[in-house]
Amino acid sequence: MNIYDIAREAGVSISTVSRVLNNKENVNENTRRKVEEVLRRSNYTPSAIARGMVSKSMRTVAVLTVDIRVPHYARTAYTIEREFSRRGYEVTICNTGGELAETEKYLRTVIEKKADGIVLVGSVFNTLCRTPEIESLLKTLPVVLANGKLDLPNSYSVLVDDRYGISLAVDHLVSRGYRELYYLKDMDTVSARLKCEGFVEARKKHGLEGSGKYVLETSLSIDGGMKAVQELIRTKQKFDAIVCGEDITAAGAVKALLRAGIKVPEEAAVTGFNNSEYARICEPQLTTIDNKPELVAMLSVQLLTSLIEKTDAYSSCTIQPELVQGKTT
Amino acid sequence: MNIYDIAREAGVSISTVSRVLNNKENVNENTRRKVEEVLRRSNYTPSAIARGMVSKSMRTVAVLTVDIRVPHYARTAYTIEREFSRRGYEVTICNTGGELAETEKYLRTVIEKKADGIVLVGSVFNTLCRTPEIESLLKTLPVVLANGKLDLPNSYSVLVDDRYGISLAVDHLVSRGYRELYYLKDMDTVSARLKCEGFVEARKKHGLEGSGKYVLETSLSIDGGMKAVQELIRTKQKFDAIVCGEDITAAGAVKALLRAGIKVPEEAAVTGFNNSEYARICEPQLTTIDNKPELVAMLSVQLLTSLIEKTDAYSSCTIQPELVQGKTT
DNA sequence: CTGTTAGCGCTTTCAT
DNA sequence: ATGAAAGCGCTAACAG
Repeated sequence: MNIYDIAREAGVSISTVSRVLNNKENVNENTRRKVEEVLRRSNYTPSAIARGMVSKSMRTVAVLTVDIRVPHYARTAYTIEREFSRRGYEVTICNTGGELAETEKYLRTVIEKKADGIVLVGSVFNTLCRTPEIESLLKTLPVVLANGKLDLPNSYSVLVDDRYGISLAVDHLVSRGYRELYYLKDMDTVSARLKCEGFVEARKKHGLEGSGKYVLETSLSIDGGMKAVQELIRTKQKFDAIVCGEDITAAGAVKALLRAGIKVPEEAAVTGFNNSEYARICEPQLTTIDNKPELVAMLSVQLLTSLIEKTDAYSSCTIQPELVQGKTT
Repeated sequence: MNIYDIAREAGVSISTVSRVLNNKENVNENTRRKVEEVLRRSNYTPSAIARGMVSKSMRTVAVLTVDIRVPHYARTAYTIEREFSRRGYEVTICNTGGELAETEKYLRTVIEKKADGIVLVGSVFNTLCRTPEIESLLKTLPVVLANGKLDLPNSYSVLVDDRYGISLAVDHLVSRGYRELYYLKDMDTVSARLKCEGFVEARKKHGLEGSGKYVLETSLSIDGGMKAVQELIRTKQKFDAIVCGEDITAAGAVKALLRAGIKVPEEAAVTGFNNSEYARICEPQLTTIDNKPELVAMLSVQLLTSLIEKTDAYSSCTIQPELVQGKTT
């Protein structure tokens, strides 16, 4: 069933049906009613593909992310999807695993399908998008990087000040009297690096002694957090606060402390990062940093929409995280 | 830049370019090389829309779910996306919020865009898809319901035996000597109802006294779990085990018990459902039911693929959950 | 092996 | 206010 069938049935031309379909003004009321009547009883659906053929847009945007199962990405992607849906776009999800080959593959198909734009979610894309192939692909359509920066003609960014986020945690701990701070670093993305730098700087700012190795590298998991703290305990390091780059490692840290009989927050404090459900499940509930994924998503959508529809003035921007007080500090 | 440009540049017809593009056999090696050379240096991308115009498929499937932020749905959607990506399909995500109007809206656009198929993730769709409008929409394309059943010509399902899942928890608790079991029911989906029934039946099977109100309704959140247990404590009910329909409420239950000074699992046991990261963050780690979202996703994808490509024999199926022992029982 | 041509189902001028 | 016709970029049938 296509537009010709409707036209024949209603005894008009396809142009008229098209006009009715798209609510154009210049259609006689009687004709309109007649066509609408046929439309109603024939349960015809216009083909978005044929439309896209003409308009060169399928009203679809792609969200490339590392892994939608990570709550932080899920929250971001959720808000992006809902906002775009409101604006009449569909959202395609791509789990790249942070891998170059996958990213490139997804980009190619997304471009073949003439997506209207792309949101890159996660700071991995900062480093991932530096190859000539990827850059030349990205140049072909509007791109917004959620938490990252790209120096490309059509690319804009919504940044989160991760460095500042961690400094909030350090300031907070110091003001509460904690002095022996350690940092649990989990990965090697730009974001993780910035957080770590923020920790080192904030520590210095407060004139805390540089006892040497107060940054512990570990894996991004409950177990990673536990092992790092267990090692700290085993080697009898003096510490009274563990600053973590992620809530999940913080949850592991708390677990290790409690199991070792160390009271939280009396004997040792812990801070997380992301203000996730993980922070609230943790007992005691984690003090954490809210890096506002919903806000990042909203701004990304606004930015990308303005790029796609060439309306408004668009510009990149930066978001300041906030500390959320829990019971672990 | 389109297929005509390439043809002109290479001095051949568009058919030949099309043949090269689609790796057809009957092309002279020299011609092929010549065209490929032009293709390479012109960074031309074939339009998937124009292709879709002919083939009537954009190689896209839609995943309708309630909310991608819920870890269980995220895990399911993740696996679905990865598997379809491997098979050359893109995945559109739709967060319906479990609402009828949104579901219908999404279905309409998905059908307009000629999606090759749909996966419905979540048992809400069991009840949601009973309206004539939705049914007539679903009839137009292949549908797989992950954890649900629909009596429609083109709809198949991958079921999880939730009732059996909860019975595993009850059996386990009883075998460990717990006798005063309560159930925390969180919502009102088919799945939640089945779990609750499973609890009641298993309780009866073990000949536990029907002390009356041992099913507590609460909200699906940490707070919901906490409040229910706090109420139990406040009203001085005798209990030694809390069976929960979700890990998140179980985490709340554990929190409430610990805060009340009740030892877990010595004085009271708790079981969750989903085998999620929440279960592992909980301290002590939750005993929970693994309802295998990855397996559900894999089977759903296989089923839908076979429906779309009309290969293999396709059929609905049911999955048995397993108990995962933690430290709360 | 290669080229010509007819669609695919719409939107959009351009006439009338 | 309405219709005729061109064209979006491709695939596939047919002809050579």
